Amino acid sequence: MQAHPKHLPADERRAVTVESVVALAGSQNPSEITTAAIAKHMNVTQGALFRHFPTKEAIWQAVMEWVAARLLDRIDRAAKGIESPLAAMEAMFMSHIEFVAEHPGVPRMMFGELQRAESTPAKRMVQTLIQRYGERLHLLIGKGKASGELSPSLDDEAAATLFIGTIQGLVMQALLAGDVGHMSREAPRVFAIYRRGIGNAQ
Amino acid sequence: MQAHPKHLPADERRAVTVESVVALAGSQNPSEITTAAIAKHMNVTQGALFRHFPTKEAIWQAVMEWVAARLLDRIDRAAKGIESPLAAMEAMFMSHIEFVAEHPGVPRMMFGELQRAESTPAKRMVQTLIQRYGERLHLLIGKGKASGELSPSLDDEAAATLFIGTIQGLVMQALLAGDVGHMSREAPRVFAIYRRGIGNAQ
DNA sequence: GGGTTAAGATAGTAAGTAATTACTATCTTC
DNA sequence: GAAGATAGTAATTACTTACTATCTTAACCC
Repeated sequence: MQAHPKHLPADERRAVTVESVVALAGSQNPSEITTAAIAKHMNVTQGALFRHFPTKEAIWQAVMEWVAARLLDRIDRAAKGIESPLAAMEAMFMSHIEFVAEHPGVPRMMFGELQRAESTPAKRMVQTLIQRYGERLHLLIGKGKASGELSPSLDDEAAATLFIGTIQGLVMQALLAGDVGHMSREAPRVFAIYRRGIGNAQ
Repeated sequence: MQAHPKHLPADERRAVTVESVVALAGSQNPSEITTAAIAKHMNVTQGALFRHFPTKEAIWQAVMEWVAARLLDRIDRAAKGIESPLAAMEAMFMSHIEFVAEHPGVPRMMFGELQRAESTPAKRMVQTLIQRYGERLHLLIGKGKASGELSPSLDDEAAATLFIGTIQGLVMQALLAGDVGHMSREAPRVFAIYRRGIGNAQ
C-alpha cells in the first residue's frame, strides 16, 4: 500500500481537497487561502484542482456542505437519547465546541462567508445550516418549557441567538489567545451562566 | 464653501480615508476592500492614498485606532454616573449595540483582523481594545458582586466572555438577516437572559 | 500486455493587486 | 505676487490571482 498514490479517483480527490481547505483554515485567514496553497497542501499542482471543481467557488461550496453535514450530525448524535431538554442542549453545546476545537477553521470560514455581500452558494449553505441549527434549538426550548425545566416566560428567539452567540464568543476568545484549548476549558463555565439565564429558578 | 474641495490638509485626508474604510466595511467583506475602492469612495486617485499612508497596512492600523478610541469612549460615557453596576453593564451593552448599528463594518473588521495568522499592528490594536474592554467589565463585575447585585459565585472570566459573545451573536444574526435593525430590536431581549444568568436570584 | 481513459504536470493567460514615479495643480506665506 | 511647500494625477511597476490549453503518465479493462 502506497502512502501517497499519485492518482486518486475523482471523488476521493474532492474529499481530500475539502479536508485540505478545512485544515488550512485552521491556521490562516480563510479568505487568504489560494488555490495554489490548497494544491500545495495536498501535493498536487494548482491546475489539477480544476479537473475536479469548475471554480474556486465550487470548492467553497463543497467545503460548507461538508461542514454542515458533519456539524449537524455531531450535534444530533450528542442530543440523541437524552431525556432532559436542558441536558440535551448542554450536550449539543459541548459537542459543538468539541467539533470546533477539532476544526478551528470552521467558525472562521462560516463567519467569513456570512460577511460576503453577494449571495454565493457557500453563503446560502451557511444560512441553511444555521436555520437547521435554529430549528433544533427551538424544538428543545419548546420541550424545556413544557417540562418545566426552562422558564415559561423565556424568549425563544433570544435564547437561540444567545446560544449561538455564546459559541461565537468562545471562538473569539480562542482567536485572541491563539489557543483552542482555552475554548474547551471555558465552555462549561460559560454554559453554566447561560443555563442559569434560561433555566427555571427553583 | 465647497462640498468637495480637491485639496485637503493631510490630517483631514487621513480622517476621510479612515471614515471611508469604515463605511465600505459596512457593505462588503473588509478583506476585499482594495486601495482602489477606498480611493474611489473618497473621489481621489488610488496613488494619492500613499501620500498619506506608507502602506495599506498602515491604513488598517489607523482604522482600528479610530474604532478603539470611539468605542471605548462610547461605552465609558454610557456607564458614567450610573450607580448600579448591573445597570451600568446594561448601558454599556446597549451603547455598544448602538455603535455597531451605526457602523456595521466595525465588528466585521475586528473579527477579520483577529483571524489573521500574523501579528499585524492592526491586530495588536484589536487585542488591546478587547483587553481594555475586559478590564472595564471585570471592574463592574467586581463591584456588582460586592453590592450583591450579581451572584457571588459568578465566574468573572466566563461572564466577560459571554458579554462579548452575546454581542457577537447579535451581529451574526444581523449578518444572516442582512439587517442591522434586527440587532437593535433583539438586543434588550438577549441581554435580559444574560442578566438573569449573572444576577443574584431574589 | 496493449489500448483506453481518467488524473496530473507543465506552462501559460487575463485580470486584478499594492506600491512607485514623474509631473501638475493648489495653497500658504513672506 | 513670486517661491516654496503641500496635495493630487496618471501611468506604470512587479507581483499575485483564478483559470485554461496542451502534453504526459498512471490505473484499469478485457
